[in-house]
Amino acid sequence: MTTAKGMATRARIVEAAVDRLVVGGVANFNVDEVLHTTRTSKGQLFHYFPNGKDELCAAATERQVDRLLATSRSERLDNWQAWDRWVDATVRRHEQQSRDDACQVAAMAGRVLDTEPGLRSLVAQAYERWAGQIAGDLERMRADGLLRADAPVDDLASTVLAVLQGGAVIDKATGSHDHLRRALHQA
Amino acid sequence: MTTAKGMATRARIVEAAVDRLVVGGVANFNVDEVLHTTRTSKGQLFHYFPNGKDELCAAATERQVDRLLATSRSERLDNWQAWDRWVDATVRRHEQQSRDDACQVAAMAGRVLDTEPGLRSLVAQAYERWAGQIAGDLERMRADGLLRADAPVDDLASTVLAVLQGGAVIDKATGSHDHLRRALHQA
DNA sequence: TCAGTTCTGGACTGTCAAGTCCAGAATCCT
DNA sequence: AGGATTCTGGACTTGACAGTCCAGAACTGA
Repeated sequence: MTTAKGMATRARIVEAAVDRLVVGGVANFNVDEVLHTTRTSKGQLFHYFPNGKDELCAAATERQVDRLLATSRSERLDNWQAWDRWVDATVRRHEQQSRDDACQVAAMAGRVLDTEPGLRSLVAQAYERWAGQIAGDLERMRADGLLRADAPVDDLASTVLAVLQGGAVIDKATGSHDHLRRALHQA
Repeated sequence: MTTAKGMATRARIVEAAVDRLVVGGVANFNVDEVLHTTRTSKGQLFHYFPNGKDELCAAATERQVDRLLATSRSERLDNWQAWDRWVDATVRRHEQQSRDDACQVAAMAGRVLDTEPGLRSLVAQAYERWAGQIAGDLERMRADGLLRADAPVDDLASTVLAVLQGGAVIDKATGSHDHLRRALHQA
């Protein structure tokens, strides 16, 4: 049984945890920092998350996955113009945030995957759903005759996703990689 | 001035460090463990690496990058049969090592990138060289007429690399993803 | 051989972060 | 109002791990 105030506090903590998690991953994630930025205390942390750090991380990951899927669902990539726009936007976003975690899913994935298997399945689920979305869009394009009738929609979706993730990783080490995504268009 | 014995000890430490680093990344990397598995002591670590952990990590990363580039250079992917074989081998390798770090570069990258910018540039260099190798192979294929004359070799190389990296990340969360690489072949 | 150098072991210190505990404030319910 | 419940703050304990220090063993070269 928790009051409205309690819920709010809990939410504040989770929110701050997501931020820290996206930036530094589980490894560089420290509870005190979250507590400090939210101006809460140890007591509260363990009040809302009896299992401490682990439980908080799980909650934060879940929250983040939900958030990401919600935003990615907002775009409909069912025609070439939309794709072009999306590619441009993505590349631009990557350029802006330059070194720092252009793709948040990739960021999460790379960092979370080393730890709890529980979190791992959350991330897996996110990928599957995302791939499903893309495949759905491509399916529609095929129905509209924008794609060859024998186009392997699922494979293409996987490829898009992989390029996106891989590109994010490589970007992080190198510089800009527009060509990565341009190469996709020939599929 | 170091003796042969000293060199050997140093090498042993670096070698063990690479193993730990590949498995757990800088974050989960702990010096005592390396010392224990190599049956060496604090004294030796700081004898050979006056700057401690950081210096050891740098040395280990460098070592690993060298190793990886050396092995990847051994394969010549300049015809479709070779590609097919390579894809099969890669997928099989991923399946075997299943959850555990199929692609070691990806593993390194994901984990090392969060830390020292010095290490980052090492990884970047590894990527660039690798991409260069692939592009070279493709170039040869184009010259042999196996690829269309107007094929954007560099873009393709980047794509292959990105798919490989992204696939590794996604694999780690999910299951097998053969189609990823198969989709590549249509380029 | 033996003085000088390099190598090795391990006890010790300092720091940082996770988790515990409990007293007191705020809030809820009747 | 007032007892029960929930929320909050922060001191304290514990543990892990990086890094220090130095004594003594092993090796080198003359």
